[in-house]
Amino acid sequence: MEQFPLDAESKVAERPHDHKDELRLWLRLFACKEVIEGAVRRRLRENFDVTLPRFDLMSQLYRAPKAMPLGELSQRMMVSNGNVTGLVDRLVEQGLINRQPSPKDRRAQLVSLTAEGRRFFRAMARANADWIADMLADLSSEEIDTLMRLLAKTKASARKAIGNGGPR
Amino acid sequence: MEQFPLDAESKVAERPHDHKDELRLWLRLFACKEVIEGAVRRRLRENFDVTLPRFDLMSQLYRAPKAMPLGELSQRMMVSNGNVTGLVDRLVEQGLINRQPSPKDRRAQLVSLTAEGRRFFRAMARANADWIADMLADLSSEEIDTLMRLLAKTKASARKAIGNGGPR
DNA sequence: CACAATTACTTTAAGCCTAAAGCATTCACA
DNA sequence: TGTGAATGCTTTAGGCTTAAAGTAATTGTG
Repeated sequence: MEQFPLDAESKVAERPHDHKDELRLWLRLFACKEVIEGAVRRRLRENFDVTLPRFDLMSQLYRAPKAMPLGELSQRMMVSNGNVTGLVDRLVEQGLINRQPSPKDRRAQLVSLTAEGRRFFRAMARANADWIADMLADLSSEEIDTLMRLLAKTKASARKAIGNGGPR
Repeated sequence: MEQFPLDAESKVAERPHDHKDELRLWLRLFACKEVIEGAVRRRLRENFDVTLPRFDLMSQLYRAPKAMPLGELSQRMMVSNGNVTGLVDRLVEQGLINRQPSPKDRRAQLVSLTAEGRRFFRAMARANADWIADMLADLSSEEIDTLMRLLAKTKASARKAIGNGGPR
């Protein structure tokens, strides 16, 4: 109960560097993400023989109106350029995406989904949405809203502390 | 505006498998974790020249009353045995942990922090708690409580859907 | 135009991670 | 007691990831 200043004072005095609650929140957030992500990875592998990074890459291409240079892909996925090079290599080899030289810039490569890649991605995305909805089924829509809001605030707080303005 | 049944009906009719809110929540949870984890990894590397998995392993040993067999370590860290073998190799090489044959079982290896490992871990843990508290500073304690509760519920819901009873 | 800086991408070295196979050792039990 | 199953760990093959260095093409500027 908030109305006793002495409580708050003694709390601070007793535990000047107590960050337990924040630490516990971080650990719980992490654990929560581990459970869901682990299930998603396993199911993508078992049902589609695909990894999460490849799914993520295909997802970026699926949502894009045009073929995309590798640099833009690595920015959107928030991973390094070298990482994308390897992922693209493997997806091309699987026949799920195309790699073509850019007509404008001889340094650049444009990538896009093949017809099979689009079909395949649609099936995976549908299944993925079902899995997630299933895993979050016990949350009411109010709880989902509250979580959305508080997680947005959490992310903003962290970004501010890190000195990272935003996604840009 | 919620009061027009026709809207809701047509919405459902048009998009019978709409899981957008759940999907958005999952993506936000993931993004939130990425921001915090990225900062933690970078700072561990810059300030202590240590990776998150090594920090995590040392953390398990620090909290344990006794030297621990590798199998228990891999269970607690929720990673594979082979993974722990490599991490232990590297930490032994750094002089941060000890590896000794188990007196009871000639198959088993017991690991524990060295004196230097304990000192080093304490310094890292203090810094880590400060970083986390700093990143979550804009959340009130009520918001932290709410998040703790809703994330617990989220994890429980996911576990139930996966068919994973709990941490045990 | 020349050429320095920048940009787009690839390569390399090192670490993390898993599943699956392999090697001892220990256990259970006939 | 002998032996097949289980256990504890390591090894292997393959994929993801990064930072840093390298290559080729483009751009900006004098």
